[in-house]
Amino acid sequence: MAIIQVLQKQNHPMSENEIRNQMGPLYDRVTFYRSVQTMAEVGILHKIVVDNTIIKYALNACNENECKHDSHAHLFCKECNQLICLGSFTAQVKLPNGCIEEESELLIRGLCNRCSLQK
Amino acid sequence: MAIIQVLQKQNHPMSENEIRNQMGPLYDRVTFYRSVQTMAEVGILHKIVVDNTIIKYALNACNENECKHDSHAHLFCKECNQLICLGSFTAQVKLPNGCIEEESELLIRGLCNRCSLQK
DNA sequence: GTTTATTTGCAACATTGTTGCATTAAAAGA
DNA sequence: TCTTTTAATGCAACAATGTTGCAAATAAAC
Repeated sequence: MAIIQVLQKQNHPMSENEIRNQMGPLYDRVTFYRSVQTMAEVGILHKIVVDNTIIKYALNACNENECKHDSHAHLFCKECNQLICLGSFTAQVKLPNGCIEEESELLIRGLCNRCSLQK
Repeated sequence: MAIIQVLQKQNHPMSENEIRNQMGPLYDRVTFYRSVQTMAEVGILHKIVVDNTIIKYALNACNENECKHDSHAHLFCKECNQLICLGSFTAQVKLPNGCIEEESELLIRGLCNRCSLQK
């Protein structure tokens, strides 16, 4: 519950640390991992792996772009480390013969509008 | 050197474990991390993060699809855990105003041709 | 061949993620 | 409402992943 409330309040994907800082003493690491796992299975939220050290969690259908799992794009700002959901996308790639596509995700690295102005 | 040789021999992206198994007693974990980091900086190889627990390393320009960093796609087979380089791709997404794209990567999850036949 | 710089490998540590188990809280049944 | 059953919580302990310091070994420069 507390995890969902934090994510709703901030309204953008957050890392474990960011969530912990918001939760204060309520936070327990084991409970956190177990909760996000079941919530991901049930479809309440999903995990976005930017990098093996940068992992963000986002509520499904969290914003105007309908942030849900299965084939949508994210922009990761290298400057402020924020992750922005870009909604669905279309991509053109040729898969080798016989290969089957199930889901896909697109990660764009760059700068968010705030950080690009500061340069 | 040994890392490069293993990657050349297998000719597909490999995880740290897979590389270690090929290297035998030559392998040292610290040396491994330091080597892949400098080789990634110099542009000899790059790292593909499928998942926070699944990380593969691939030589740049490793196969017929010219596997190099900066904007190319990979197919991850859920069955055999192999990662296949798909080369470059084009994607259509609308970035919010002012955002700047620097690199992008597309990860497709599904089945490789061998595994899809076995179903 | 000596000096200098770089690479290596070990120990120790930090972080991330998982498992077992006893306690607590919640849901169901009487 | 009180008891029984089930599920969720939090702690300890562990495993895996990644990093840092430092001394020994190797390579490069003089």
